[in-house]
Amino acid sequence: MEPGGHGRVTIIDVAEAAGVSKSTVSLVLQGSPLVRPATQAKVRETIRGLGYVYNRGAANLRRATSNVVGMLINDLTNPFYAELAVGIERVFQSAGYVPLIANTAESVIRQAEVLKSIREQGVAGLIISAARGTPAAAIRDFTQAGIPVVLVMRGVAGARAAAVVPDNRRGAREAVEHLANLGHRRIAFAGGFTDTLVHEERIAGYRDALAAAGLPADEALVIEVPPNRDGGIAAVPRCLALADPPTAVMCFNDAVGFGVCLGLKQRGLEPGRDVAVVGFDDIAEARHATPALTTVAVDSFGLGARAAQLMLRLIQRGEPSAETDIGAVHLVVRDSCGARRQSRREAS
Amino acid sequence: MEPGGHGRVTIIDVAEAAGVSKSTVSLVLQGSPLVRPATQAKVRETIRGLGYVYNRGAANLRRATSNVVGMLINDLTNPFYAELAVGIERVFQSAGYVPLIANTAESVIRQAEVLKSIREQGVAGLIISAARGTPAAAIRDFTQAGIPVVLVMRGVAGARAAAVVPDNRRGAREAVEHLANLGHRRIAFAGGFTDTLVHEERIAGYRDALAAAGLPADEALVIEVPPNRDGGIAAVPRCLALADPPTAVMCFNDAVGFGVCLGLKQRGLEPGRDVAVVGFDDIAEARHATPALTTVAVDSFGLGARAAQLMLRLIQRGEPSAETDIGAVHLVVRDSCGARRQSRREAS
DNA sequence: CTGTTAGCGCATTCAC
DNA sequence: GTGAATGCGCTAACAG
Repeated sequence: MEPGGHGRVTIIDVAEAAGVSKSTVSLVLQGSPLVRPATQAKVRETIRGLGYVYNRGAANLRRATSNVVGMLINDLTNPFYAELAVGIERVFQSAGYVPLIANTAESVIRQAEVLKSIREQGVAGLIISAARGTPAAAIRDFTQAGIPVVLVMRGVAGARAAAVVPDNRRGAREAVEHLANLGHRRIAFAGGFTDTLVHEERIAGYRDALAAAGLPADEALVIEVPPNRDGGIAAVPRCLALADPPTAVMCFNDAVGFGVCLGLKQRGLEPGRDVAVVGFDDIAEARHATPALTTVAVDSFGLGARAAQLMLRLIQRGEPSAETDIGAVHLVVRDSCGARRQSRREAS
Repeated sequence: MEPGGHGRVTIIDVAEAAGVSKSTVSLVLQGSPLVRPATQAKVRETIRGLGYVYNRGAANLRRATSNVVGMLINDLTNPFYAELAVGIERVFQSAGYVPLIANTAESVIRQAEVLKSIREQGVAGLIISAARGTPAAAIRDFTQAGIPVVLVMRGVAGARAAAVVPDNRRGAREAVEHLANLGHRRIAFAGGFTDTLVHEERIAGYRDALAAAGLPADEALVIEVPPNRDGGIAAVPRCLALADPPTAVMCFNDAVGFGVCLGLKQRGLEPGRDVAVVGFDDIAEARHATPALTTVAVDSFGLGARAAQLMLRLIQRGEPSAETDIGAVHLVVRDSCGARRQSRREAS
């Protein structure tokens, strides 16, 4: 009811109005059991009556801790990262932390500015999907100051920080298992440069699944082509030239997958019907071009949530600077090649 | 180089190390011209050497002002609102303000929690794309405390606050002018309930354009049908029944537009070729269904930027609580009916 | 031009 | 259980 004018109502005003001391009010605010219920009720009443609002800035200053965490996203305009952000945010919200979200628009310069600003705000932690080309030094600034950092989705070369990234191996394995369950027995792997970690992981998952399904690992079925559309197109004739051609192709990414679909059509084959095509949803655009393409997508919400949970743990354990602690997130197979082949176990 | 242990380096440490007083350091930090350049350089040097970081929390406490502004978005997962958010954020960033972005996921409960939290952080202002069903009281809390509020994209019934919303009249006018420039002389307006403000605005823009193009305002061309797909379908026979049927239809929204396209096809007419169809991009889904449909879309980046600029003005002028100050944002015509008719001025 | 003094709103020992 | 002092890191007046 009190208009309050412009002189902000403080804890002291509340104390006076309630006829107690400041510290009592402070204890009530923190839900301490050391205050008699009657007093507590009276204090809460006055707080409401006076329209008092807690000043977290002052509290943080005094306690030398903060309830805000920095959260940098390389591109909020990209729905994938927007979802990632929302997944992270939700966890923080319900844990009582306030995320300071910022979009760096894939610019290291913008990112540097924002990092500085974030640092000045005195955040309890930093969770970041880094812009391309981020220097490890940017991260080191934080870890050296004892502020925990979690890298999400994207790693930073040379940075020693916790990271939550997709589990490529598992994603590839599940996709290939899916194909095997549909009855495919000749499954190729197409695309990707053999000297990259990501490719290595995905190939490993592919082999895991073959082994688990009791299928032979025919090296002829691993087609090395560039990880783009043209690579996919080029992979098709090489598959078809084999003595025993594959009935399904696991592609390095959706661009390759799109290429494979195109290549199949050129040969008069229908992707999804004659040959099942699966690809990791890295580009997230090519997939729209071909409904016949099944994709393996990162569960962005889940990844964000995992990252946020890791962050909370780091903050609460007060670890100064986490070692490379990989929290893997598994992928989701978005099917569209469906029940093409008969399931091997019909009535299971 | 100094590890700093865990005892944060403060302005005092800097002062001592540089052999000056705290206030001198403070002045340097604020870029005051009252400090001799030599001293300034020395201070900056020690700041860097000691790895000092400015504590904005303490500063804000002292000055009783803040450089952070609250920014609530009803659905960050929706690309439209994500762009809106980015547009807002960009302006704040470059003005030295830090936006505290939060996603309310269209939940008034979540929103209430976030608003409380935001309020405790002591923001300088609040810019909000409110969740559906937001009570005016939620906004009043802020304005009463002298914190400026800007409503963006979505208004809040009963709230007295600045608002930045699309300029429906101008959007309709530009779309119809576009049609007139393409050579159309019989342009209908289809859909919408006559008792809503939005409809009134769009009809007004339609009439503005007709008048400007010197075309007669034939009331028979205003087709009153419900603002949905079925309404659009129903509008077609009514148009065709006219003595002098229209060659173009301005629709209330894209759902109506989609309906009109369907209706035309049922009659063997090709939308976009035989009859130009334009619709406001309210639903933003129907449009994908018909490439022949030209849409009038809100420029989300621009809208966000306008809203942020208004916010900055309110903060800097220190206005306690702004009246309903509408910052209109114009719309963007996304053409797809193209140069159907001959331009009246061929070589202009 | 630079140093001194006094709080901003709150949390935290300690006594009472 | 409650109250009285003390300072978090910084800025804002003045005094030199």
